Amino acid sequence: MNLRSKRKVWQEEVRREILEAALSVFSERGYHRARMLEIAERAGVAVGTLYQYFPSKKALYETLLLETVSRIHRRVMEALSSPGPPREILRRFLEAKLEILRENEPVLRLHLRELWEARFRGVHTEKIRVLFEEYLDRLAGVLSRLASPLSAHPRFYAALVDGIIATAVVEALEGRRPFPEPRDLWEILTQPLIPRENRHA
Amino acid sequence: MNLRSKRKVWQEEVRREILEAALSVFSERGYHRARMLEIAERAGVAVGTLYQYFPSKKALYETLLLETVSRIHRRVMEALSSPGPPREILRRFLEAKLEILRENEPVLRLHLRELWEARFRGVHTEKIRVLFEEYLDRLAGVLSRLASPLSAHPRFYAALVDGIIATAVVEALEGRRPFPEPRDLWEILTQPLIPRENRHA
Amino acid sequence: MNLRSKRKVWQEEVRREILEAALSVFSERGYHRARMLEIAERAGVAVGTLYQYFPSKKALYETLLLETVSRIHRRVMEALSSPGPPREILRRFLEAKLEILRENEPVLRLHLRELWEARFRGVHTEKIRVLFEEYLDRLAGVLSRLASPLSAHPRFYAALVDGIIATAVVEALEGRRPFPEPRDLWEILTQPLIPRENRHA
Amino acid sequence: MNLRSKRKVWQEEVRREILEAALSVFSERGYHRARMLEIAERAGVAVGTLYQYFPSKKALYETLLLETVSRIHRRVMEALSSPGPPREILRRFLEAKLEILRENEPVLRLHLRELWEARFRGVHTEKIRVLFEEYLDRLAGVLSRLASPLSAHPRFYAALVDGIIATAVVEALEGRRPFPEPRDLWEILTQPLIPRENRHA
DNA sequence: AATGAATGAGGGTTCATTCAT
DNA sequence: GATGAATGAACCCTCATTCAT
Repeated sequence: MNLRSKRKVWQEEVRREILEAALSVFSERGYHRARMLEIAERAGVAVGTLYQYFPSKKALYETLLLETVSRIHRRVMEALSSPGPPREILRRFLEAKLEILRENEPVLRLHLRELWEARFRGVHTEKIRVLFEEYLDRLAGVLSRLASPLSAHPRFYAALVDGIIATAVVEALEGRRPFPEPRDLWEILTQPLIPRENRHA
Repeated sequence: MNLRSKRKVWQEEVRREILEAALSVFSERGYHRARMLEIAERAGVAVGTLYQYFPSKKALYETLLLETVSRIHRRVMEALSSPGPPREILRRFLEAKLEILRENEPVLRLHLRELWEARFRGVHTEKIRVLFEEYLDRLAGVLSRLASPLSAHPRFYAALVDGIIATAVVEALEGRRPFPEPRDLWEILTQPLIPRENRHA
Repeated sequence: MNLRSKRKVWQEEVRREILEAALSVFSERGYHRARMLEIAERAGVAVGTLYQYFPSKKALYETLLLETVSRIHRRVMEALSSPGPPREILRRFLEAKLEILRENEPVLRLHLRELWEARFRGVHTEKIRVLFEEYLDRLAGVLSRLASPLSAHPRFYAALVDGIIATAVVEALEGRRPFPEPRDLWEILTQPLIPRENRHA
Repeated sequence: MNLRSKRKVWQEEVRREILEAALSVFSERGYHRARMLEIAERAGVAVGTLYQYFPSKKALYETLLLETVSRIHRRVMEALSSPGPPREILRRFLEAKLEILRENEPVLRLHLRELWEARFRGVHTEKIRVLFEEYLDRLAGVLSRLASPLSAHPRFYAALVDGIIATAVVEALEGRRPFPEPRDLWEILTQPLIPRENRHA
């Protein structure tokens, strides 16, 4: 391997290191409380190096967010695009989403925190909103292929399904409950949250 | 009314003014992007005056949050504590929660934004967490008095119910849907999000 | 005098102090080598205070330049606009220009340094260029009322006259010569720099 | 040609390339706004290479300035040292100076910009000042061999003559006038800028 | 000798907080 | 008590210089 190639490989490694450090700092502190110096220290580089790889704090943040979200997005979209009856697809989607969220906590924290912020039209989140919309639309598509009554507002139901998943995961994040299993969430999603009146009770 | 009383009334008015201004600024910009100067301007006072009423930005924020959340909390807890069968209580709870959230948007934005943040153990939110837990516990209590199968994890189900409400409201905030009606949410909560298989299909 | 008036007076004083400090620092070091901290120290205020009065280093610089140049400009334009035969006007102009340049050295240094830079289309100098052009045009107007042969290119001659004055003053700045007297410059301007051939020599 | 010689030739070429790039960048941006990276890019080398040839930005700048100025200096001194009557020498001097300044604009811009700065005892310019003084002294020598009244302060008149040339050239640089011809400047230098009174007017 | 990624001191700017009036 | 100008710590970013390859 020649010098140029080595350098490229090395650079890719440093970039990775920086993004990881940024992930840990941003997910712990949030955007405004995160300091570039701390990211640099955790990445084991000097501040200046950060700026060799990313033109600004904002750009670093956006890149990180986009890469992280995209990774999750790809997995989830894949599951949602798989062939089969809608119920099967939904099961696979649940599995994929929970698996990738469980994989590591910083990503999860950032993901949840920022997707929520994204809904308030934050400044950093244009592209992320697009991905999020795309995901909800796809999910809505699958839901609409189910039997009624979801067909009425599939996009809305998609948002609610996502909300349920997010809530369940957050509960786990706080240590109050174990990380949700796909089968448990499936149960929750296929039963009323509030049971119907027992008619002849 | 004597001088001392008048003064007190006046002070209360200024305090109110400041909190309102703070609400509008914080809900628009979030904690870090909010500037004390802007709050002062919107309140029609000088910056120094803010510090006569609140010892710091953080304290102002916490007070605001706590007052806002408490107000919502009181209404919701009232509904949850009312007598009657659990289904009735839940209906009243839904109505109360939606009504107060609809009342004004800044409170809503702040509420959603910050309650979510609160789950990530933000620095400003110890007392709010306590209220939130209290609310979820109370809600769980009502849910547990329903027929099974909720009785298994009522606290968890309470969180999920709250998550559904929050999600629905956020969808409305973004202008994608009308503000949710209690009856619609009731429908959603009492039916499976994903309909069960048609048995003999 | 009430509080508000006192404050205004005080502010004007601080502003003056800052501009003076800025003048001394900028004239000693030039724009890029000048540090805001040093300006603040010389003005006897904190860095933050500079930003209460001027939004940025650049703005401070431009204001300083513009105020300084305007002051000189006003005096010189006044002399150039006075009534009388052109030769009288030119004498008065010479006196005014030399007097104001002699008044204090920092202004002079800044003036010369920056007017020269202005000719290279510096970034800070749009308004100054306008003043400079206005001045040269006025001077050209006076020159054109003289007997030929200046009438050919009065604007060019105006530039040359200004160049002569600037050169003479700079020589003095360097301590090589005393500050030029109006009468000496008048001599220089009304005689050839290189004497004509003695015809019958 | 052996290896060592070839290397030397190559190095000389690189050095030349760097100085040319530096000339273009410095003359466009001025010392402080010029970046080493841009010089390297224009020279077609890496930043590190600059430091193989010049120990610092300052040194590169000084070398560039000195080489550029020296080149002009040599030509002008040659003309000033040529034999003949002073008027002839001055004509040749004018021709030489204008020709070399016209040759390329970057040199000209740098020359004017920096020689002016040099007068303010800039940090980069000790050696250049020496050359400048030498040139003015030589010019003064020629002027002093003319008939009176220049003999009184020939060094001062030399500075004024140089100032006139500089002013005329700058006017051309700005595109307001064509580049001055030697004969035109000669006219200007041998006539009063402000014509004497018509005696019997 | 050439490379170019890494370095980190330095400087501009912000804004919560203070305090003299 | 109210004011708002002053403060200065904190933080982002630049870029000349270094040095391992």
